[in-house]
Amino acid sequence: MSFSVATWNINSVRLRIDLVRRFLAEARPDALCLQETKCPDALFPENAFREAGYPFIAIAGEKGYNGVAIVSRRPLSRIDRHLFCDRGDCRHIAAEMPTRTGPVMLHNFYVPAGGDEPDRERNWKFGHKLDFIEEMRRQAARYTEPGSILVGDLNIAPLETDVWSHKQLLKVVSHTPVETEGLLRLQAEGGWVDVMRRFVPPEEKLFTWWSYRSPNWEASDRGRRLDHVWATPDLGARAVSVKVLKEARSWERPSDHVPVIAAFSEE
DNA sequence: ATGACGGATCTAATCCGA
Repeated sequence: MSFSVATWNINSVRLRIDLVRRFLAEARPDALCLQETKCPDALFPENAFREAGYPFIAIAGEKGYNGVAIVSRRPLSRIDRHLFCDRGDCRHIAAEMPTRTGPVMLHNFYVPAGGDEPDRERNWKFGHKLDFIEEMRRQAARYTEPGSILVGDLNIAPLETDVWSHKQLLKVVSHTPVETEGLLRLQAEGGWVDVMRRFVPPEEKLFTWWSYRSPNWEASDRGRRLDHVWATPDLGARAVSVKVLKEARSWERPSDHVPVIAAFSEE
């Protein structure tokens, strides 16, 4: 017996609700964490999720931008939102889900993209991103109680093999040293297990995002690993599989991110 | 060589993503 958790930056949950339906029908994760829903709570397509067998829903959405959601086949409790950088944008939601080995706390994050220029003096968005990561690190105690899973679009590709060209991306937002070092520090200090890298060794390239701007994205394969699944050590030791659903990037009118599904033993 | 695209919005031109 195992339970599974998926994460997917959907880039508009309403526009792509049919893709979400397809994914849920095929992958059947116990919980799906969505980012960039771009949907106010009152307009969230709850019926579609209920019909798909995901009646337990936690949402934090706003009009046009950002937005996170957790939909689940299992009851959700202790639903909680944390605000970052004294802003009201919707970039975090948490909920507890039961498993046979005890409750699991899911934290779903959408870290700011950070804009174009990797310089906080000239680009406030980059400063916002660094401050967000720093606030996650400072508040680690809120996320790292045993039985926790942290997923989401962290918008940073920390390892050299998390991008198509380490050298060419060192000055590109998402892979600059100040970002990758910040994220790895947060990961190390929190004692997090990088669950994806337990199954795909760090020597191998691994991506979850391919730009819309590349017409031949599959052939050129200039991707990045921006989406992550982390677990506290107790759950990290229970991880049994990870799948990056690359084929979803070829679906009709796709998101530029693909789903990641992680399964954990609950024996 | 990142941006050649794509989404949302005060439906038209602009902001945003990464």
